[in-house]
Amino acid sequence: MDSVLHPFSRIILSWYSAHKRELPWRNNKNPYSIWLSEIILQQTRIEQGLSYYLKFIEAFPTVNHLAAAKEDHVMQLWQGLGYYSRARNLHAAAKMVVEEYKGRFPDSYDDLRKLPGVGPYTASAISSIAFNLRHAVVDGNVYRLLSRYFDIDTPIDSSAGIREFFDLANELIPNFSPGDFNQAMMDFGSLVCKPSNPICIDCPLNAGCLALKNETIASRPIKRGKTKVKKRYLLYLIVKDDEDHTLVRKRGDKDIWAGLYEFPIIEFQSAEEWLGFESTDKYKESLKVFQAELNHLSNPVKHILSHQHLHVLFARVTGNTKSSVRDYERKSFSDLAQLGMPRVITRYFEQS
DNA sequence: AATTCGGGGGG
DNA sequence: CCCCCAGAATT
Repeated sequence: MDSVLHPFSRIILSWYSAHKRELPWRNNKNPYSIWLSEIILQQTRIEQGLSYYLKFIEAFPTVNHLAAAKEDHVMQLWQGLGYYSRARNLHAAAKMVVEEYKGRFPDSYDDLRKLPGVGPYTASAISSIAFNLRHAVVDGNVYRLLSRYFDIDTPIDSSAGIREFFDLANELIPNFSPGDFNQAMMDFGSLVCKPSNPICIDCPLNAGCLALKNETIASRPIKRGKTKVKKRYLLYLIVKDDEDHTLVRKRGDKDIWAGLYEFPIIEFQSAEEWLGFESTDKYKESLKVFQAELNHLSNPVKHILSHQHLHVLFARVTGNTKSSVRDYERKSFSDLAQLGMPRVITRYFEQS
């Protein structure tokens, strides 16, 4: 059916059979574990996601376990991994698989695509690896590998580029073992055709690599990019009462850290206002609300996100948590470990 | 078509 | 300091 296998595809598959990495989700073709690994690995290195995968498989061996879990439990296990909408979508998708597909994963690209958090990449990965369907994945590795081998200068973050690389990958993918081909592309991109210092000298594709021939390796792939970063100035009030309890609140959907818990927070509009917080009305008002007084102030902390640079102060205040404040939950400090909290907060406690 | 969503690692 | 990472959803 598919005419001749492109030399590129033949070499990639051959390389993979000799060099594929042993990874826990490659032990079987269970769509649940494939799906879980793919969600965790979105924009995430394998070394960073691996321990999370193992935690989740242990806590939730099947999609039924995951669907039955409390959202706070899912968020707590996801704590520290970032892009927290993945965790909420993961949970929602598990419920959908249980309720709409009776606990059996959908086995077509289109139905997989309907699951929250499953986009073109993830639907291709699951359908090819678990169900042997011919859908090519196009992730960062594939963009880099194809843009170099074929020396393509179309920006990968343009709609023309997305289309071009999608079409190319779907021409190259064989009818047999499409899942192996997809994983081969990614392993090869991460181990050989690396972003910096690719191993061209020993690369089995070097004879046909056009970017190597044209000396454009270092400038492939082309990206328009440019992310502008916003600075934000924050103060957390860590209230502590005479029974060692505190107040936390679950963050809403419209901002960073959706679904995570945090202490009462005050945001300032400038560095000056932030550093002089003690004379601001919003700070004084908050002290009144929590019937609190300042006990200890942390050093300023800088916390870097992709699109925001956060400047954070932690104020330990002694106050009253019993007269319940709207939207806040009263917790003992030892119970905070059960909640997912932003890394900047957990790190503060680790270091103090 | 652009922006926004984390956190860590490498050069 | 920059870029990148098994991308997706929203605006």
